[in-house]
Amino acid sequence: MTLYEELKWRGLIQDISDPKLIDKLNAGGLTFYIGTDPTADSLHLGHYSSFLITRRLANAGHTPLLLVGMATALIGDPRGTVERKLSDRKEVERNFEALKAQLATIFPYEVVNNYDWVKDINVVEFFRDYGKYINVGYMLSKDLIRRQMESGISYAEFSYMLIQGLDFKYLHENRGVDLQVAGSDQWGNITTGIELIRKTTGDEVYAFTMPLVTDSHGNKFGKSEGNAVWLDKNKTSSYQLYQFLLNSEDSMVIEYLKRLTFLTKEEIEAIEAEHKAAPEKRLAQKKLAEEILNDLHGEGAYESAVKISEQLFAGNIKEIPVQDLLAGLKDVPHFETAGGPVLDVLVSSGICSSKREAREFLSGGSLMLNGEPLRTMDVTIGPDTALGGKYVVIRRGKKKYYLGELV
RNA sequence: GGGAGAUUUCCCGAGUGGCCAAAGGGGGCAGACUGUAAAUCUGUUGUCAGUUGACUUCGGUGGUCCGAAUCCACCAUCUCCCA
Repeated sequence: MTLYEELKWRGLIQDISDPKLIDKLNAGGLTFYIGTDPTADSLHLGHYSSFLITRRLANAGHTPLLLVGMATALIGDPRGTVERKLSDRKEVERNFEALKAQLATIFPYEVVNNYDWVKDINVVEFFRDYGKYINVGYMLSKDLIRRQMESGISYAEFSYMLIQGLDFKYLHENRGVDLQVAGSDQWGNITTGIELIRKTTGDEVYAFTMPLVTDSHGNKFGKSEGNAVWLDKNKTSSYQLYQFLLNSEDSMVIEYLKRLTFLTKEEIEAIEAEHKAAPEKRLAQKKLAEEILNDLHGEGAYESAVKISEQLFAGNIKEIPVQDLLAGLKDVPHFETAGGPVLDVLVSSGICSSKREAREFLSGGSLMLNGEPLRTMDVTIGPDTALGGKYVVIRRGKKKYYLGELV
């Protein structure tokens, strides 16, 4: 299998700027870049899925550059819905440092920052060297721009694609970059760069985009309870990541294995066969979780996440020695409480958003206290109800656990 | 610069003086069924209050009125049309 064939098989090719790129990919030796904006202090699972391409291409003899774009983050990319609010400068700087450090641990390649070359461009130069080459009609025809026009788009966000095009040009001229890789939502921005380079230098550069990873409804992959699944284990614990992956849909999990792991075609096909035969065993989900947890959180993270899950889902919380329980629950959300009526504890711990909701859960039988159903509100949390006189384990719904410590 | 229109609860979107905490859909959360899956069905989704009660909310500020999301004034933002 050639590199291109493999990428295709893994579902990593959405659009390709020119068929000539196929041979170049297979030949190796390209310098390419993939970018993101520092809009948060950690990458999430969606980033992981696209940035993995750096390792795949590096293994095939290409050289990756990672662009973390402070300049673009300060402007804001059009979402196609409503205008973003401007990000705070200090925060963008902090995010940049955080992402740079995080990337170093997962994708060990050089990180570049477009602020370094964008910050000194003055307005006149900007319009003469870049603005002159991009036709407004062309910009207006981009899907995201068109959609955002309906609710209003500022000149700043409208210009975002110019900065991104400028980045490609800069990296091409100064770092020998001939290829840009990105998620399919970036297609418009990328082709702008290709145009710009062709018009200003006559050079031919390439790009391909990868489909976004989604669930079976087409929703972006990597959201759990409305929050992103972060790569930083302080933001998303091994246990949470494991739970997220274990719950992958049957109909999508094979696709995820292809995209998110380095398992070979043969290995994945073997897993697929077993998975189809007995989906309830969740072999594919477990394998997916194992691969990703070991890669992101280090060896051992998978085993410990499995152990915690087994303990919790066995449900016999009271029989587990307190020490083991604490070790097992170190990854679930914690809270401290002075004790008191359950209703108050539920709200102050953030398990329920209001007393109203707490009553709702109570009457619906959705809550478990130390492994036992909690059905009435006249329970008081205190040393008597706590395990070992100190800890309470509360479960909300089928699988959300919280550990409380009496203080 | 001039004119017309819009701004509603997480999102979309009804609501033009009391019967509005505000229709409907989406999403979220929870329950049933399952395999900690999908699909389906049910409940719930401003806050507080052990029922019917109270309080806060409909871009912002200030008015009119017994009473306003609904009327008036000014401000802000966006859309469209003319220049």
